[in-house]
Amino acid sequence: MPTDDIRWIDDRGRDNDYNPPELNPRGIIMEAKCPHSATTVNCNDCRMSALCLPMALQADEIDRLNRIVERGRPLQRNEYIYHAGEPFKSIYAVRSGAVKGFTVNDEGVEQVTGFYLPGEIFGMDGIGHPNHINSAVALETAAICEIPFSRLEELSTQIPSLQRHFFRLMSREITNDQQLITMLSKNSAEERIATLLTSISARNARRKLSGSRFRLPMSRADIGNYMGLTVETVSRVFSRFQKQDILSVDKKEIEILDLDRLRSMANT
Amino acid sequence: MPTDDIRWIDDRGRDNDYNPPELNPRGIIMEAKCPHSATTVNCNDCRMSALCLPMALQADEIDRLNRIVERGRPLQRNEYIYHAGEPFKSIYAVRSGAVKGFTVNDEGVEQVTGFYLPGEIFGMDGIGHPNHINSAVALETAAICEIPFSRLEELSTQIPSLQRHFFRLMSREITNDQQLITMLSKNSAEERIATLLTSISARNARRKLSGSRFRLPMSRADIGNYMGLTVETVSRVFSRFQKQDILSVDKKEIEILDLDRLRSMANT
DNA sequence: CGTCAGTTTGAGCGAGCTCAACGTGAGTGG
DNA sequence: CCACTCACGTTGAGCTCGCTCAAACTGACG
Repeated sequence: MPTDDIRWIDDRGRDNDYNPPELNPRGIIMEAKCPHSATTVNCNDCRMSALCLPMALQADEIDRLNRIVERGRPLQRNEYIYHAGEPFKSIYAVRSGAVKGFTVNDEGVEQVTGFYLPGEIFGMDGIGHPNHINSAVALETAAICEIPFSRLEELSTQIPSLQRHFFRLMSREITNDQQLITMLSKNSAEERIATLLTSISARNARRKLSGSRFRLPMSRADIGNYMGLTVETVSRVFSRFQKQDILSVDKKEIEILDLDRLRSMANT
Repeated sequence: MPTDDIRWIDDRGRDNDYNPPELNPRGIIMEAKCPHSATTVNCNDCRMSALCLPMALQADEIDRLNRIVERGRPLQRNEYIYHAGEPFKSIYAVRSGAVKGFTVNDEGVEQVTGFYLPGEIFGMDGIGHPNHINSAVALETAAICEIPFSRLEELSTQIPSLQRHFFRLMSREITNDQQLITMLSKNSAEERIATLLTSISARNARRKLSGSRFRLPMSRADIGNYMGLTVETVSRVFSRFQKQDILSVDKKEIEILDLDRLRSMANT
């Protein structure tokens, strides 16, 4: 089993020409290149097409997919994409920003089930059920593509490679979850954090962003929740990694100084 | 979210007429009713048809499914159904006995990913990959139906309800795994064991077997591995439950004396 | 300037782990 | 038939990692 095909590493990617959004001196995202723009984008010219559903498709098929995709306005931090209990209608793709998936149990305790970065698909939890099981919120300003599931299902029966790709996505979700299960039952706090960081690093690299310097879109609390740790433990592990010159941490800005060491801790 | 739709409780079930195998005085399973018999069974008269893939199908469709199902000889304890790394060709259904699914990581450490009882489908981990990610072994003498995936995929494009049912199965696998993840990151040893026992109880009840008296097909080590606990902790929890008159334990024979209490511990 | 959410750091505790010894029953070979 | 082995399970003693509780810090925002 390839060890780097773990939960958060989706090797759907091929090369693409994604570049970080350009900022003007005041840090405001410029209109023309805004990665959250809703109206100008379709699947054909989307920067994520090589990572997303279109990667399985031919030009004319992408066009058919494109016609069923709905693109809403950009979402702000903490806006919901869907709530648990809502009727399940669609699955979603992240075009920009970051999304957190989570469940809330009867006692109101939250469990983070995944973080989704650009080019990744989420919302598949609802497929087997009338309503969504999970909820999903934007962790930061985000552009999301909505793909009505019934129409995708229909299209799948017509485009076998889409059906196959979709089976593959769901299966990958299963094996990913199982690898998280392994981690939660066997790995130490340091191993868990190391695994999360190498994962995010690899996913960024796949989007042609830096794999060694990036901004974590989620809070320490979310990380801890996801990895089965308390906030305090997450914070302590970050501090320890910094003392050991593995990381340089400044709030959410992370620089990986020793990726090899991080990888070898993550490897289990 | 319905709290009893958890990992191991597959509510695929409708009523069926399953009864325990009849034993002659020496405990040898009688030929005519042997639940492991390979040759005499097809999907139409299989006792598990109401729990298994056929539940989504009409009579003529079951017939078409039946024609692609392969039934081998019964497997003995510890025999593999498939090994990790083998080419992925089929998914499987348990007709009788019990199966353990697990991964082995680079260091040779095993992680149990699931237990499968009669009427349940396994092997879906391989779908997105050329080779199997997990391995699967029989925990006791077991009869297994093999369903070649490429033919099932083909049949799915022709029978929409089968495609939908199959999506549903995979999605359920995802939400089930996510509930296990929640348990592993938040629940105590007692809560975990309570959850496992109520699950097996419910699954037995669905097969019209006793939900209060049953034999665990797996070892303490397997339970511990699956639940992220050591053997010693599992054993101690069983002892504690027995002292509290929640269970009566005799090796693998379990009698649940206070299902309500067990359920309330499992509820999280 | 105060407030508030998020983060960091310290001190102490406890659930579950490790290590070790012993018990039990099924299988095997003499 | 017994003696032996071996896998599996139980129980005890002590330790440790991560949790809990508490306090203080930081930066964003009104």
